[in-house]
Amino acid sequence: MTRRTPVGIRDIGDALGLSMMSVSRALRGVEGVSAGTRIEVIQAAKRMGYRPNRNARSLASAHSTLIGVSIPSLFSDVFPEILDGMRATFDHAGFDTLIDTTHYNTAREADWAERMLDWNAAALVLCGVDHEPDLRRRLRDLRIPTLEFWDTTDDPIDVCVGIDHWKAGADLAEHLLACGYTRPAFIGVPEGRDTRADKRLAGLVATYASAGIDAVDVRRIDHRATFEAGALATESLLAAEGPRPDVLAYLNDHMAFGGLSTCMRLGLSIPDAIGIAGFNDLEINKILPMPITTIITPRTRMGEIGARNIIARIKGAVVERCVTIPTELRIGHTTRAPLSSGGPFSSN
Amino acid sequence: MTRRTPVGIRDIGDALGLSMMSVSRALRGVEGVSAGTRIEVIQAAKRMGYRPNRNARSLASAHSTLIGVSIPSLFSDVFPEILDGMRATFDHAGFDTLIDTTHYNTAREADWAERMLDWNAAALVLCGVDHEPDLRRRLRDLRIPTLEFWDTTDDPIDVCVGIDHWKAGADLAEHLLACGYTRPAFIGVPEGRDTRADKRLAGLVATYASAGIDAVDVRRIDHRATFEAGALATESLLAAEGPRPDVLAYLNDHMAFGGLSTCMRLGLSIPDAIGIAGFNDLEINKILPMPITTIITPRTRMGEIGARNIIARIKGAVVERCVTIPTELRIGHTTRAPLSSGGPFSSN
DNA sequence: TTGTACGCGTTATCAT
DNA sequence: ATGATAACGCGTACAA
Repeated sequence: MTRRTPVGIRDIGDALGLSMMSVSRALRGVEGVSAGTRIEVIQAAKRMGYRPNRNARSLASAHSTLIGVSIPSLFSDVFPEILDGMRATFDHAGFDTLIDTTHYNTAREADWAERMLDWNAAALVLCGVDHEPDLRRRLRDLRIPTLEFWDTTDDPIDVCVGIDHWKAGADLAEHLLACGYTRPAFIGVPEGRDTRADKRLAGLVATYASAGIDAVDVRRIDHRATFEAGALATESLLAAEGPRPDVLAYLNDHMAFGGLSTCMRLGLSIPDAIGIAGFNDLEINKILPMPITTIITPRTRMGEIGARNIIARIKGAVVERCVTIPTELRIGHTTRAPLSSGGPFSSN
Repeated sequence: MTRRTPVGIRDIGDALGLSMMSVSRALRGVEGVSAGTRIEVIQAAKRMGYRPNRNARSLASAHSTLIGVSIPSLFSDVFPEILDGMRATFDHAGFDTLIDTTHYNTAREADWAERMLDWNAAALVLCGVDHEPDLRRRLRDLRIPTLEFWDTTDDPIDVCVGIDHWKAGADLAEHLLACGYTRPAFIGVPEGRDTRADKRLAGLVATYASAGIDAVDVRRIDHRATFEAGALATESLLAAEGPRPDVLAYLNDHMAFGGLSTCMRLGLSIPDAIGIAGFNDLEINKILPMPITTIITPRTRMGEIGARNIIARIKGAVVERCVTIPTELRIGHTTRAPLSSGGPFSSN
């Protein structure tokens, strides 16, 4: 087998009449070499085209610069944005990103995590806080730095950064109630697939329930959460028997836009006959003639904070175990103007 | 330092009274062990919770199961789809994906590629065929399996799979000419950033030129190729002095939808007063009330074919050096009906 | 500040 | 079919 590392630390040492250790120290930037030899070594390394063998490093030191990042899917705008926020920080700090897409399958996630451990990964980044119990235990026992992101919990595996999905759902419900919508529907994917969306739904249901409204029409479509999924689910919902919902809350803005298109095509008056709400405030919402009422989620910032914290953990620093970033309601044109908090007789 | 691999090949051998080599052979599934010992070893490995140390493996064998994949950006629908197509195949074959996002910076790409070599990567996957000359040379010299995707060339570093962007631009121009549009504009990002888009523009310009039309109004916006970028660029274009273009060709469907929104907001009649064309046939196009005329690109399939071929290369097989996948024009409602090929007097 | 001895966990090579 | 020995390239621990 032809080696791809023709020049190693030994060669530099030989060329300079130094021991391998001096070279190693100089190259890694650690204490224990005079400034002079360090410069000499670095120059020689450059001249000779030295490249470190990362596998050998990792084997010898039981450390590595590999960080494994697992996300459910690359098709969603939200995970790419979070990932991008992380990667900028990882790159800067010299870490490489080993990626996985789980497609919302926790067993696959667990298998992949083991592979990452086989690589001696410096840290693991997982989406959400719902994982295989075995994986949770194992990562804890191993004490490997682990970041859970997007969701939050009081008891993360190690550290976490995310938003409160239940509260986001509740906040949205509050707004819809204030707008006078009394027959809500939620359109999402099958239960258990996207547990964060399930939590938002739970927050919405609870809030409506505490206002005396127990009927939330839940529609689930077995499809990626796309524009098309939103359109299809909405068609089926509107074609169904029984009382029509007066407001449709979607799993995300893309599904919401699909639903919006369907409603407009059917000639439904928005937001009067029917309201529409999304989630995430995705980029498309900037250019829609009728911006969708949604919840703004801080995705890039979440990635940056998460990356910063997990790197601190790798270096052994103590960091805040759990960071919950607030979300914000964005009122668009797809929901009616809220009734004034002064009551229905206000002139607002 | 606490080791994360409490049980190694040696331990299994000790437990079974076998040498490390027999264990290694059994576990790797190579020849040289009796069926009986193999089963015994595999069971013992499972029972004892053996996990291979991948760095040690890679160091000893000068092979690894790491594949480095570099893409310009995660925000685009097209790269995630290609990547997803690849990953499915990689996963299945037992390869791990080390990812990079270049943000269209070839120098960063080259640096990252070196790091991948430091990891002893089994293969490199790069976007497009325009790279730092040094990187090209080096990968060739090293004979490391390399896949270039999305674009094509007669002379790839190693193997490539992609589409002919120049021809795609030309095909679109043919259609727009057939529709009777004579004052085309192209809306994209700064020249050199997205070299594939530059090639499509070149194909469009050449085709219009061969029809005697030399004026193509090119607008570039320094922004990610998003809905918003399309909207902003279109606003500025339509506000400009001089004759207004009668058809707008965009870098992709997202920018096109942004432009479409702007045109509709300004009350322009589409497709008569002004035509709109995109690129890629992205998912959003399925649900638009007015589907955008675009070019369908085979993204998932490209990823799968590319992954299959690069794995074959890793295994030493000979594969087609260059696969060019055809694209297809999708005629939407944002361009006028083409004049019949029979000429202007036809009753078509 | 510099150097020596050894180990990291596995695979290649050559023997039996 | 199985085993002994020697790398793989580097870092840790300790000595000088």
